[in-house]
Amino acid sequence: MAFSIATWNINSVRLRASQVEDFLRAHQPEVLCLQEIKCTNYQFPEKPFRKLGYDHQAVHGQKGYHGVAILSKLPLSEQYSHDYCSMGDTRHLSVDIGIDGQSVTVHNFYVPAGGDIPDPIKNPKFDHKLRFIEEMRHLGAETNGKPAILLGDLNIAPLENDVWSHRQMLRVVSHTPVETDGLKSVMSEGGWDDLIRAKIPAGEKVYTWWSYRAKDWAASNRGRRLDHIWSAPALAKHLTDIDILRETRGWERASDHVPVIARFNIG
DNA sequence: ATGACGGATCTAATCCGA
Repeated sequence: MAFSIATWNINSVRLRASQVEDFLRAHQPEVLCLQEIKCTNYQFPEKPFRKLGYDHQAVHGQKGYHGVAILSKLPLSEQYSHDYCSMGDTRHLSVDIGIDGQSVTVHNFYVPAGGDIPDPIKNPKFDHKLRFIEEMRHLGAETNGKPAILLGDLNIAPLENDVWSHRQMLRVVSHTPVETDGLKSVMSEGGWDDLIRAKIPAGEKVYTWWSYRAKDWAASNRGRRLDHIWSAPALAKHLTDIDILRETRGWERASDHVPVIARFNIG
């Protein structure tokens, strides 16, 4: 059975609902996880996605900022949100999905960006980010034989070739050693596989985000790999493809993040 | 300088993103 799941930081789902529709029509993932929907549950544009066959939707939003959502062609159950750091933020949403008779838990994350200064004493936002990833360590890739997928905007580029310049980014929030070590610990302690790097060798540059502030994002190409899809090894062994849709960054009024799709052939 | 844009908000200037 073919199964595909995508992640996309949409940076306002109301502003870019038509882009989401275009993406769903063209790529038809079974599941799309969105971050930074920037709206309340009531404001979420559910109808256009329903029309495209995404009848099953889980939305966890708030006014103006943050917010995560899961659109699915397959039924969803066990919808849950953990309030990381007890901040009342809408940064996590998990559901269970039946894939070929096997229940799989999907965790959709929007990890805090962490502000400008990479010092938890001087910068409370960086402290929040470090505490958030510390709290993610409890998540295992497999629970009582049930495999999981963890994806989303993790706002950390863990490897040297996940940024345009490792040397110049070492003191820049998203690529500081305390963050990259923290994320690697979440990955190893939880038993997660990095699906993007399962298909693209660590020696090759990969980005999923390009700043709005560059004059010409494509020409300067100073991106970062901030968006991730991880899974339990039991699922990772069925991974067939990773698609990173760089071209969407060139769309008119684009999000600064691009979609990432993981495709599996299960069973 | 990496680079100063782009979204939401009690529509104007402010907060936030990474």
